[in-house]
Amino acid sequence: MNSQFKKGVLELIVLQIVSKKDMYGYELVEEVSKAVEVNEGTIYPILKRLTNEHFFDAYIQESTEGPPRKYYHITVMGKQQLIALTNQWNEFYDSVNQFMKGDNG
Amino acid sequence: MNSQFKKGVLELIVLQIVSKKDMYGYELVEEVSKAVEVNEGTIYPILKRLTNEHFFDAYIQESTEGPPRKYYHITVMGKQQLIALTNQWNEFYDSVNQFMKGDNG
DNA sequence: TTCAACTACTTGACATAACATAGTAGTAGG
DNA sequence: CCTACTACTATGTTATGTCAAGTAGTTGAA
Repeated sequence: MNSQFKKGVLELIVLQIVSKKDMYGYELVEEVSKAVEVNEGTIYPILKRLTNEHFFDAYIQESTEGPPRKYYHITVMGKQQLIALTNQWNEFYDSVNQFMKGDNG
Repeated sequence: MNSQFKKGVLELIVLQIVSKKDMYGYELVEEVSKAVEVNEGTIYPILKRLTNEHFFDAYIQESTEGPPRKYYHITVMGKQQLIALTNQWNEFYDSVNQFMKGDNG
């Protein structure tokens, strides 16, 4: 898997997943990894960034299976960001596809 | 346009375009820019990289409209790389799409 | 004849984001 | 008590795109 392709897209994926359901970091790592190889050192910084930018807010919840979990919840701003990023991603993909299909020139 | 999305993908686009027809840098900047905003400082380093990795070879040709042009031609290795990268890109897109459509979980 | 505009390539400082690795800590079970 | 699993944090490295500036050849008009 070309790790460059992931740049910016993991943020979109995380926004998308959390928009459906509050999630904690470790859970997200496993969820994303189902389709896109990714490690903790990548996901946690994304969560911190999205929280700093007020796209998520976070709350701690005790767990019976280990240390407390930090759950992330999408904000109104986060939902707007998800829509904006999704549109950008779709536009980008369409542009790339023009070249791949040879529609250009 | 989210500039992070472009990471790695511009290389694929450049490979694809040059695979159709020998091109010089300035021409590529204009060609790519039709669909994906990009500047010289991005394209020229990609051309240098792809040439160093033997995916392109380059030759100089005089121009009547300005300074000499450095044309790039795709090699056999370059064609293989184009196929490999294209497959990776398609797989990546499919994975991302699973999340976007909510197929996952 | 010189100056601007366009063509064409190069370079270097900077920003961003993913990766690798390691460290800290809580819980459970042998 | 030690290991495994869960869960989060921190740090240095690498790759690649952006911005800006510099060099240089050609053309055409003042």
